[in-house]
Amino acid sequence: MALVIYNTLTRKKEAFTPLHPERVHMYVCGPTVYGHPHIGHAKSYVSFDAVVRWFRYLGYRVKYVQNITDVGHLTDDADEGEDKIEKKAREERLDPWEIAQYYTWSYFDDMDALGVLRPTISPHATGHIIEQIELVKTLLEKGYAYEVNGSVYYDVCKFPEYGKLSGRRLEELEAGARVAVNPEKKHPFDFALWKRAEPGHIMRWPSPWGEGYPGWHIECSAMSMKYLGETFDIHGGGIENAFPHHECEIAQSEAATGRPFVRYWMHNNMVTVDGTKMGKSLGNFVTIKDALKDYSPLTLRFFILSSHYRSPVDYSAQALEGAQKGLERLHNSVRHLYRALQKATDSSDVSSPFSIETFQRRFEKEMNDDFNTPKAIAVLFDFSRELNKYLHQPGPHHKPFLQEAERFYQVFAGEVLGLLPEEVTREPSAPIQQMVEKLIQLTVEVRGELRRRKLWPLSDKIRDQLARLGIVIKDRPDGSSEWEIGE
RNA sequence: GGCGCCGUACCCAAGUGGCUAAGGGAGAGGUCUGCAAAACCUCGAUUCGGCGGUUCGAAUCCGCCCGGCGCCUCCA
Repeated sequence: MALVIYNTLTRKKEAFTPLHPERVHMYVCGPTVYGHPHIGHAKSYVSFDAVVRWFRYLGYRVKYVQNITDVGHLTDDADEGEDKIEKKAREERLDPWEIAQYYTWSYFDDMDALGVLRPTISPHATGHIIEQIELVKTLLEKGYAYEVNGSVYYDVCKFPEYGKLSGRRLEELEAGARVAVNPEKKHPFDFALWKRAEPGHIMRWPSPWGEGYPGWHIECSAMSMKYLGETFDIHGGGIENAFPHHECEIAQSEAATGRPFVRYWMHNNMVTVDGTKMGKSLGNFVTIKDALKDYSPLTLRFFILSSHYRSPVDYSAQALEGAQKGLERLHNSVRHLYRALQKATDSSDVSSPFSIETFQRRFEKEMNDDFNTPKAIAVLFDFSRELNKYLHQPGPHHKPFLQEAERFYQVFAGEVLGLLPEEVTREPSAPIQQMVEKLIQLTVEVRGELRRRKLWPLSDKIRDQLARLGIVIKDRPDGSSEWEIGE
């Protein structure tokens, strides 16, 4: 079954065909770097990470561009208010450049922790002022924009398709308008392409219209088209950005080039916390760094991928704890497989107990259906149950089969969903690591001897003490013991 | 006021016209076990917010109602 993607533009699932054979050009709106990333960012970028990984699994070369917004994003509506980064800079008594850099690093740190692969290009808005100015000039030349007092606005009335992505019409928007009208604008929904810098504004650049700075929407058009072409395959982002941000991107880009901008629009849904939307004013704002104090990065990632990217998800202790247990179950199964693999013989007189290919096909089918990660995860669990049953039987186990099972986990749980910890995937360990493992093994063996002599209090003490160090001992029915580093 | 989404077992969450309504957590019973943990087996919604309608057939389509949420203003 071929890959189908839900396209916000057409509001239906469509078969995916790339513009250029075997290549995918994809852009996802990146963060505005004025604060630590929160779990909403986590959902968005983990979701699109799974998308990228799936494209690569399917054999596409993916050019994945994700911007860093470090200028132009204002705090208020109607192109009024302060630049978010300059505001934060004032609060923290740093200059805006330092703020942007600091939170850019914070963002990448958190994404690395969550196993989100880096985009192939991470352009900064401030690094593309020239491209943005050029785009504004084009829009002025073509009559889609007008200049007022050193600012340039997009003239939405000149673009009849404005609203096609979000299903809105200008007349309706006007009727429900709650924004104060900026007197410089011809129409309330005209938006700023370039803003005149007021005295005291730090981030400013010379332009044909005087010193100023770019509007928020223009950066995405300028950078996406620079790196991906005037028409490209996929544009992703949070659903709340469909209007006005993505609508404005379409208006700018298509007006400037006369060509379709994006072929498939993908929007992820929101994260709520205990049932309500996250908001700084509500005091329920959970940063990724906060979440990682309570849960492992993989738990967070598993939690996110356990619901569909287009569904909203509620962050709650109960849900996260459930996710943690579920992920442990999956990891345990992988560990059991590794243990069995070490003991397995090459004897070919035993046959494969079940078809791994069946599970592979199911997994592919689910991911090909608009990246249905919850169902794909369910396939992993079904697979684990079958495998556990087989491993639970006394040996000998079929080594080629176990190797195939290992590959299944590595590819689908590991490479595609990014849910396997290093501990079960890593290459032969470093010398110091090997020594630690031998020390633990020695301790476990001593405890085994104590148990044979029925010295329970002392053997339990060793188990408890190791547990405090994060080393979990599990005794097996035959009297042997295994150990592992806890989650 | 306009646009849109959701309501599936105790919790999370797939399924969107027709095989037994996935999967995970929690729970119950069992196997194993010095205890613990893990693993394995078994059980768990005759039912999908409510009421009507369309249909041979609906959780899935339509209408109304109840409840929750998002966007329309910055937000992943």
